[in-house]
Amino acid sequence: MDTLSQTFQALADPTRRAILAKLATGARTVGELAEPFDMSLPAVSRHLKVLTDAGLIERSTEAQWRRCTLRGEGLRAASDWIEFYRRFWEQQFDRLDAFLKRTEPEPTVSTKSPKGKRRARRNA
Amino acid sequence: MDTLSQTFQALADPTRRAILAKLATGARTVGELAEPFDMSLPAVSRHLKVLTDAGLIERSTEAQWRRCTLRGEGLRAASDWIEFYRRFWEQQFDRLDAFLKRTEPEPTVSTKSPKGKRRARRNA
DNA sequence: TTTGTATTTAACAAGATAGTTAAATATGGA
DNA sequence: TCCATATTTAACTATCTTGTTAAATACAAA
Repeated sequence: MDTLSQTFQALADPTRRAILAKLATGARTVGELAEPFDMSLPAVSRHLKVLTDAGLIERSTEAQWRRCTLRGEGLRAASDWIEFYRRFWEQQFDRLDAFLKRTEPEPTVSTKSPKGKRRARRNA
Repeated sequence: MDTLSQTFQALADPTRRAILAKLATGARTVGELAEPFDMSLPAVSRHLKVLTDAGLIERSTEAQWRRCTLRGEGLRAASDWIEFYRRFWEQQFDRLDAFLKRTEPEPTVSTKSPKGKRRARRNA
């Protein structure tokens, strides 16, 4: 699977996002991460594997514990991808905005138009 | 499924991302969108359903065609989520940066340290 | 109303996902 | 060495995903 798909796939699960949220406050062991969930340890362990494979967390061994750390860099590609579209839709709003300003320069509502469909009006 | 999971899930497929990419250049009919893919029309139709359910595209009917439009607003929540972590990891870099500046104030490489592990050094 | 084009729905199969419990592995300490 | 703790792997199951083909639906035009 390509990297981007893998990242988005990893993020498409609330348990995994909760794990990342927890890790944003500092490194944690598997047991600590599993504690709040109503789910077996092996299940959490596999979620951690998914996150590791996606490059979103790193794990280091300390005695019998595996310490998990958030690896923000793993979000880079996904962030870039989504930002491209964010720009796109903001641009759309700008265009719409400009269009509405051109089309309806006066904020006064015209009631004269005979028959035709109602003109778009801004909500915000 | 929660909204965020649904959005990320929708983005976790290269075909669907390609469809969004195409739509970023303008509205398209189902047939137009399906054309470049080596995949049956029903398959594409279902991808479009996933994107629609996730609020990432809108569809309007024009004669026998269904026109699809990108709906950037649907990415808002996902974008916000990911941006939070982007800030987090950039902050981490800042901290690392500050740490390295404190630890190694002189850019001169010290070759005197006896034995100890090599000190971290910046790459960028 | 018949026909052709555009698209969706139904029914199905293969493979992925996410959970379970039980067993295996790794490490520290008595 | 033997035991307790931490975590992963194995084996299994239920459900979801994604693709296929065939049939159904929607609309325009002849």
